[in-house]
Amino acid sequence: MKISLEETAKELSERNIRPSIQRVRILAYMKENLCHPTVEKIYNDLHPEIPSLSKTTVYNTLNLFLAAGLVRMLNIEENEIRYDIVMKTHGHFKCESCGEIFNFRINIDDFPADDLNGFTIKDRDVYFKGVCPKCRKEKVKEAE
Amino acid sequence: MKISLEETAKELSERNIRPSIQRVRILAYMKENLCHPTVEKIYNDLHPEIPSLSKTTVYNTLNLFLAAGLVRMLNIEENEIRYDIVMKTHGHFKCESCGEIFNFRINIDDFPADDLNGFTIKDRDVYFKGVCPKCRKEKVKEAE
DNA sequence: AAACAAATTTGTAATCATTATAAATTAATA
DNA sequence: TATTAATTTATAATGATTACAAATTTGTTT
Ligand SMILES: [Mn+2]
Ligand SMILES: [Mn+2]
Ligand SMILES: [Zn+2]
Ligand SMILES: [Zn+2]
Repeated sequence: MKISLEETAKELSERNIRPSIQRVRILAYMKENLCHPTVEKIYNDLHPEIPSLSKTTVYNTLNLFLAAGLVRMLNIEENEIRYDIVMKTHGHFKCESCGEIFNFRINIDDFPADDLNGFTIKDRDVYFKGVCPKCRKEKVKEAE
Repeated sequence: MKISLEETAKELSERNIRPSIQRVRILAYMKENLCHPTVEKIYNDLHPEIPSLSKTTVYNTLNLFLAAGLVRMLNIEENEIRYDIVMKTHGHFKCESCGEIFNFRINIDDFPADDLNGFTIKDRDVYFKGVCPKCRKEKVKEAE
């Protein structure tokens, strides 16, 4: 899906974030790529379009978006952070075989967590790990 | 709580893991310290007792325990891994103010995740973040 | 027990994601 | 236009984790 850069710039302005070329393009990129990209992937994909782009800018911008509540951080990988622009609460499943990260609907807000009476809950993350259907089928084939 | 080293050694033997001094002490440490310690903390706490201990050994041993299903990995911090010897499914709450990580009971296995039909789920992690009751009270005081 | 082989531990170096820093560039203001 | 503030950029530093090979310990065979 192609996202309007003007719309995206306006969205940033409304949040009092100055809409620089880099910020607008990174935000638009996040809206077009819902695959939970890493900083590395964002940088590699945008670098051809914005030759001057620095990886530091991608880091800075993501941290800025994070503080502004525009993106959420996924700590599902051991070594690197992924980002998600879908802010509505949902779960993430990581396939240990192909590495893909799937979204799934889950009513985590309704969860009874009686042990947390008196706690202020700001973020809820649900991470599942295992094998996706496609990889499972391939494994069955291999076993034959 | 003081954990028997003989019992711990036997437990390792039963899993075909040779019970070296380092492994036994690290496993006993995990049973005595349910605070989700990092490699750094485990090393710092055990180093006085085992002067020859290397941090590499702590890393190797935790990875060994992980593969053997003796401990679980917590990815609740952005930069470093924590370990938990309590294998029964439960949630983790991290206080953004004091950094403490609390356990809470949650029936995650019963969760309806219809989007995951056909997926093989091996691990379920639930991470909540916010402010613990103690820190919340302190903040109220500060505001006065 | 001595000799040999395998497993484990250890110290050091390498890797790699992220952050710190300061100069360079761009945008806003006077 | 001159001045100032914000942003971007390149480079260096940080820090957790892993790779590696030598040293040590443990187990097995003569
Ligand atoms: Mn998502
Ligand atoms: Mn726990
Ligand atoms: Zn897969
Ligand atoms: Zn707290």
